[in-house]
Amino acid sequence: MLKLTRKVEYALIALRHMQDKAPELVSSTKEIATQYNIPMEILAKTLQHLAKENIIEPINGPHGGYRLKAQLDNINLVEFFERVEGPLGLSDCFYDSNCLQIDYCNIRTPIQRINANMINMFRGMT
Amino acid sequence: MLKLTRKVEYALIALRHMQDKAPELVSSTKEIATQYNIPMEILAKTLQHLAKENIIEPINGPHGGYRLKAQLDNINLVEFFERVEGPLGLSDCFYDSNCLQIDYCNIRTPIQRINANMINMFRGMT
DNA sequence: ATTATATACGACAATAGTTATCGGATATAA
DNA sequence: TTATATCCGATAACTATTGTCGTATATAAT
Repeated sequence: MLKLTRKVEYALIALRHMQDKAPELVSSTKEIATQYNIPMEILAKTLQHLAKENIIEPINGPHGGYRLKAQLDNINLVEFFERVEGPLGLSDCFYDSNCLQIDYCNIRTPIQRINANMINMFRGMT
Repeated sequence: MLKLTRKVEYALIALRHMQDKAPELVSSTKEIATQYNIPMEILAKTLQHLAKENIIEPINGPHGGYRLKAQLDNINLVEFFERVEGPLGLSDCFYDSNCLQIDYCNIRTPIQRINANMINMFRGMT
């Protein structure tokens, strides 16, 4: 419960890796996958996704790879999580009301409060 | 990602339900299950678990059920989550170091910081 | 004693979400 | 032309969560 997915972890690893280089240098999927022991195909998809989100920039062809495009300091954790994994929330009922309990639920309001606190906290971190 | 499990939700619903009654009154599994549309067998297990954790007290036999045993205000959310679901953390690597990345991981420390913030936040809520 | 109603609990089945693999396409530097 | 890279849909495997079943035990009421 309350775990990050590997996809998010791989994305964070890759971004941090790029951030540790000079901004114009590129990092290939293979390079990152081998260095951090990540299955290459999965990392590839994750990076493609980050590219679509305009967080990194792809360079095709030999000696290609990716480099940072966005200023990472400007992306808070809520935004990042949602761009990688979709909507964020302790319960689905905040953005999708397909729940058997919803009509009688006695914990909706309290959980919403807890949820708001969590979101706020993540929003404060980049 | 970052969702509560149903088990936790069911537990919270049940506890809240009991809290809304006079403390000496009992609530049966069936009563709660029907009122909130929860599969009875699952709720039964959840309540048995809460009883083992000394959070509620079981009353056997006809007209039996459960009633609150612990003072809920004294149980913070971290404690509660862990008593229902086991160890809490954004990554497993904080309490179980079986991870392919662990030797080269470049995000362990930052995630640990984020994790600490989250835990602290939940610890402040009852 | 018997019956009805409740909890207790292990074993197992179904489901859903996550994680990983496969096959083939396109881009480009050398 | 070749080698190396990204791109991307389809699908398979895995895992954790969620739900079911069968049976045992406790106890109040009749």
